Amino acid sequence: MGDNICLTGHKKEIMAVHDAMDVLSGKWKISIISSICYYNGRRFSDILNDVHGISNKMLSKELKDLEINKLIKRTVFDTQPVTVQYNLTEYGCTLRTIIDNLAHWGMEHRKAIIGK
Amino acid sequence: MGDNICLTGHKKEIMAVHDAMDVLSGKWKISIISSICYYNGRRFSDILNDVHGISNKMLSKELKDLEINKLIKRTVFDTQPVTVQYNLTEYGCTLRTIIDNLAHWGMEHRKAIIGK
DNA sequence: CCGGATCCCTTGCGATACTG
DNA sequence: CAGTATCGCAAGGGATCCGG
Repeated sequence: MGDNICLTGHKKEIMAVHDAMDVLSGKWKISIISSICYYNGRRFSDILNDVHGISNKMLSKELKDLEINKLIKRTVFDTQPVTVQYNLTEYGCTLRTIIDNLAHWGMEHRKAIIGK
Repeated sequence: MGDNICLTGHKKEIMAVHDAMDVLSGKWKISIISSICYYNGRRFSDILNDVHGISNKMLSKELKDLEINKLIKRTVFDTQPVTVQYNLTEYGCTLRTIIDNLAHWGMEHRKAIIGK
């Protein structure tokens, strides 16, 4: 019974995680964000290279999603041929901590896998 | 070529993020982990309730994946009927920071959405 | 260089029903 | 309660070609 009061409290956090994942889930989104984030602005073809295995179609679609959610912004430079740059918005930058943690965890994880 | 040295540095982090997502991606995994994490041990049907929208089939499958990756452990209690509890392994607990960050970001994100 | 359009196969995943 | 089995659609996502 005391328990249930506690339960209610946790639901809130679980839902919050769920909300976050609503925007971030998808096979590629977080990798894409990390590419843009670490390079502090990045072009389409560069991201295509950074994110191993992604197709241009998927990249195009995921970038659009992220733009709609105001996490990144798209800037077109009128060169010949056109170049396009993607940057994190201020809002997108608030993900930095999460990205860093994931990168850190990913490195440790890799060690754990190899070491075993 | 000078470029590439710089690139290499960032590639490492991007790959690390990718490695992390290898284990964590999927529509439900992170939500499941957060449920188990916040309750410090959780049963099948409880997770089914916590994670809004998941089906028993998917939950079963995702739990199996997480177990294979040593992030959670499964304990069967020989009651009538059987009860099963899922807990984070020590290794799984290293995700705590990430979960907390996501929960925090999710709450802010919700505010941002509603506020707009 | 950036990305849209099309084709087509594969997978995710929900619904439902069933077992120990 | 804690799953497994089967069905079947819809979405995911790769390959390729094309236009600005």
